[in-house]
Amino acid sequence: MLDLKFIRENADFVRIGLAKKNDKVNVDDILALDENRRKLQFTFDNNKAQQNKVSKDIAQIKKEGGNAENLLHDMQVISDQNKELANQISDIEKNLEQLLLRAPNIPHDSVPVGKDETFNKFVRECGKAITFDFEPKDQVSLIEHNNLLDLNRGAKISGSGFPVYCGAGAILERALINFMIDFHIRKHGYREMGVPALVNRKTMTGTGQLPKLENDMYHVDEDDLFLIPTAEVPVTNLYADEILSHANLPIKMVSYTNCFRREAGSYGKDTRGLQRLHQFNKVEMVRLVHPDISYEILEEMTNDAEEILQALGLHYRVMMLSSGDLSFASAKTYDLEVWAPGTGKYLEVSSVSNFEDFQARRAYIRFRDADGKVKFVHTLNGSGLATPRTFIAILETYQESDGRIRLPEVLKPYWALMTGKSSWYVELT
RNA sequence: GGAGAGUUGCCAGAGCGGUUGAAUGGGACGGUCUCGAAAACCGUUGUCCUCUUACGGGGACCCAGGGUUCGAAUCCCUGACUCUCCGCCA
Repeated sequence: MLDLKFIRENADFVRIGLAKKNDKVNVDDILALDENRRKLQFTFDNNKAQQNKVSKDIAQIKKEGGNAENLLHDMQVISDQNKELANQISDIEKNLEQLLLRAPNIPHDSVPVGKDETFNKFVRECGKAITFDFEPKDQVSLIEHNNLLDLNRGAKISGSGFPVYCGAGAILERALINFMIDFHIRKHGYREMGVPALVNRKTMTGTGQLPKLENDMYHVDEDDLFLIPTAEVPVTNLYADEILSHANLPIKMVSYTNCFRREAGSYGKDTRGLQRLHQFNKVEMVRLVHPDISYEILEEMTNDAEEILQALGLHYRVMMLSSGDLSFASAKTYDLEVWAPGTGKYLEVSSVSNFEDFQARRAYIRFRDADGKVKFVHTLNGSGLATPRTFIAILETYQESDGRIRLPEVLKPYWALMTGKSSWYVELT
């Protein structure tokens, strides 16, 4: 959520910022409501001040056994007037809040301005595209060939987009998840959190999914709960409504969860195999940090995610999202795109974002700084990583001419432990 | 799902419908004392909104939302959450 006072004092800056994000929020509407609210509030406060004073007089008069009839009558009038004012103020505040909750974050200065992903900026790449002396297969063929998933039965029991991992495929995914979590804990010092997959409306609002994106999420009507689209939601909101000590910062958390996305309206788009799913698994990093250093931390977290891809020996590139491709709450985002040689495309496996104080204002996550002042923290998160597309990249990168898939070096210890075997191929012999 | 108890400031914990933003204790911070520390003593210890160039005012907030009243932390209603007991159950 943007700061109302900031909008009031920097209206033009906000107009320009929102325009960069292709947003149609009307700043003038917000300012008009704000102006009106303050006017009514002023009258209300003055009435209230008089009421407080006279109420004390009445108490005094009654104590002395006097008659306060005329004062009581006057106060009745003011009381009624204030009830009306309170209603008006409350209506305005509700409207104002709705407008503010629907206004996206403003892109950071360093973000390239552009209407969509074609304006994203290449930042760097690591490794280079692998070449084969045979025609590489794509994920779908490799999955079938090695019997790693049963997509048809997934569709039968739930619907398309709900994958069923089988045998070696299930173990490979589980090895991948364990590897990633362990790596972030040991190498980067994150604290693992196990969190609920269902959260309430307030929590979904805190990180910015609600009210705008309600249709993108699965909802349990009976209890008014939402299935989380990412661990970012429960993990970031863990500290909602709290005032932390600056000594507690930074808070570094990593969490592995199922993620649920309705992906409404995206049918037919990249939906083959594991590319776009309604349910998938993801390891997510979340940090709550001091506002002064959040952009340094953004670089650091991007690196944290990159190291996973490096460890897995996968070629990838880092893209900086343009203003128009930025998500609702983000001020700046790096996407990590892994090369899938069989599919012949770069696939997004991680999105690392700095939300500045946008989420902190909504979720009300604050800290007491060294100077004693209470301030909003900055929140960041990044996938580290989403498994399905990482899975695709591994299959396609480590394939051999006979369709078998070698294990990346770092997964071997996990594989050995899980299968009790020392075959370095993704297969159960 | 049924029955009951509770929700007050950083924490614990008082609080007759009328100087209660809130007793008291603890903690934290500052000061006196000390070579330093402990102890003791003194002081400080909120968030948000708003008016004002400023000094400084005013208002709201005792789980949330309604209601009663001239006036509500205190009375009434609804909801959320926590705890205890019963039932059901991985």
